[in-house]
Amino acid sequence: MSIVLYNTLSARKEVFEPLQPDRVTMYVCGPTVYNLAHIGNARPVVVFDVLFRLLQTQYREVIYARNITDVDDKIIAAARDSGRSIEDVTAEFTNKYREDMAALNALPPTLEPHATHHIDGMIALTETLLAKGHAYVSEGHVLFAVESMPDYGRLSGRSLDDMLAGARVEVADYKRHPGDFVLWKPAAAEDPGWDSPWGRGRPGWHLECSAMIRAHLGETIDIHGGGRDLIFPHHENEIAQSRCAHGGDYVRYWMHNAYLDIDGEKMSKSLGNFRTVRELLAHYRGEVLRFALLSAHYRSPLNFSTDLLAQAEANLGGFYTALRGVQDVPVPESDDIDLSAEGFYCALEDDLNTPLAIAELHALAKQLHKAAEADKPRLKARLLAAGKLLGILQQEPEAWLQGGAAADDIAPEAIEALIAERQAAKQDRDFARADAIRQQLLDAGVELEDGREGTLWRRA
RNA sequence: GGCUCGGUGGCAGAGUGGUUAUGCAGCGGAUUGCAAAUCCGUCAACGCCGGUUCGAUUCCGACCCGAGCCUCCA
Repeated sequence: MSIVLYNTLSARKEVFEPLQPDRVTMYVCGPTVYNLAHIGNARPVVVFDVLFRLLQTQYREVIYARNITDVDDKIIAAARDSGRSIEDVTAEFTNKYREDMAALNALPPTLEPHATHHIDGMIALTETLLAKGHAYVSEGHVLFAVESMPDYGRLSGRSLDDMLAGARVEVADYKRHPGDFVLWKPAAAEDPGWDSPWGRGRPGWHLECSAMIRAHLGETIDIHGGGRDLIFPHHENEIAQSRCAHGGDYVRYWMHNAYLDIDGEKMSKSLGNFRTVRELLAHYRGEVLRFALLSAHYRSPLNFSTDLLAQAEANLGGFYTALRGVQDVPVPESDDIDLSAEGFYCALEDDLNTPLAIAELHALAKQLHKAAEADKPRLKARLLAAGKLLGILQQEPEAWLQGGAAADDIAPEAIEALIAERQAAKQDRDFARADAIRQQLLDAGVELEDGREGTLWRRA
C-alpha cells in the first residue's frame, strides 16, 4: 500500500515517501485575488483536494498550504480601474474564491498564507541571495542571476542556451542575462510598497511562494503542485531562489495538472469562452462540476463542455440512484473498510487515476443493485467511502435526485399532489389520466418511478 | 526556432506485449397497465508507415496531426 506520484522533476512515476514518516507537507499555488476564479483555476484545487484526502488516509499529519497572492500588478490595475482600495479588492475576491472552492467540495487547506503577510521573509530571502552572490542590484531592482546556478532549468528541461535561442521578448537592459528574474522591484509612489534595503518596493512574483514555504513548511517540502504553465518560469524560479538560499532539495515531488479547454478551444477572454466557477454554479451543482473535473486524469487535457457536464450529471445520478435503493440500510463503521483492498483506492494511489477510480464506483454501484440484503450494508459503506475520498456522494440521495437545475420549475408539494392524484387514477384503472399526469410532470422536468412501496420522483 | 506532451470504439475516457476497461449513446431481451429504475445480452477502437517479436494498440524509428511552455496565465 503505497502512493505513486508522477514527479515532473524526474518525468516519471515515483513511490511517494515523505521526508518524515508520518507527516506530509504539501503546497499548491493559489489564486491571485483580482477577479473570480474560472473553471480552469478549479482544476488543481479539486485534484489536489483528492490528493489531500488520500494522503490523510495514510499519514497522521498532512499540512496542506495554499497561498493567496494579494500583491500583484493585476490587482493594482483592478483596484485602479474600479476606484477601490487594494484591500477592498483582495478581500472580496479572497472570500469569493473560498466560497466557490467550498461549493466544489474542496476542503479548506490547512494553511492559507497571504503574500502581504510575508514581506519580511521575502526581503530576508533576497538579502541571503545577494550575500551568497546569486543576486545583484541593478537600477533599483534586485535580480536573480540565473548563471550563478549550475543546474538552473532542470525542472522545465531547458538550458540557458535554449532560452537564449528561443527568446522572443525584448530583454530589459538592466538584466545581465536575459533569464534573470526580478526578486524585488521599485514601487511607484501611488502603488503599494514596502520599505527595503533597496528602497520602497514590492516583491517579484516568484518570491512569495519560496518565502511562505520556508516560513510555514520548512526548507524542504514533500509536494508542490500547480498548473502545467507554472513549471516555467514560476516553479523553476522558486527552485532557484530557495535552493540557492537554503541549499537542500526545496521540493521532493513536483506535480502539475494539465489545462482544460472549453468546447475544444483554449479558454481565453478574447474567445469569449471564459467560464467562471460562479457562473457555472448558477446552472450546475458544485458536485457536478467537481465530478466533471475528475472525469479525466489530471495530467491529461480535459475538454470542458456541456456534454461533459451532462455526463457528469448522469453518472452522479446513477450513483445516487443506487444509494437511494439502500437509503434505509444502516452503514457499518467506515473505519473497518480495508482501503488497500479496494479498487478505487488502488486507482487513486496510482498517481490519482480518478477515471479508473470512477469506473470502480460503477462496479460497486452495480454490485449494490444486485446484492443480497445481507451484503448491502458493506457495499453501501464501500461506495460511500469511495465517494468520500473523491469528495462526492455525501448528500442524501433523495435530496440530490430531487434537486438540480430544474428545481425552480415546480414545487415539491405540487409534485406530491399530482402523484397522489395519479395514484388515485391508477386505483380507478383510469390509465389515461395517470399517463396524462406523468406527461405533465415530465414536461416540468420531473420523472416518476413507480415502485413496490410507492412512487418516487426525480428531476430529469 | 528550442523544450515537452499527446493522438484509443458515435462521444467521454482508462489500460495492456497475447484474455471484457468503464460510463453515456445505440441495438435486442427481461421487468412494467404504460414508463422509469434495474438486470441480461449485443455492436464497436487503438493516427500513418516501417522495425523488433511466435505475437504490438502496448516496445523502437520515421512520418502526419494536435496541444502546452519559451519570463501575464491553473
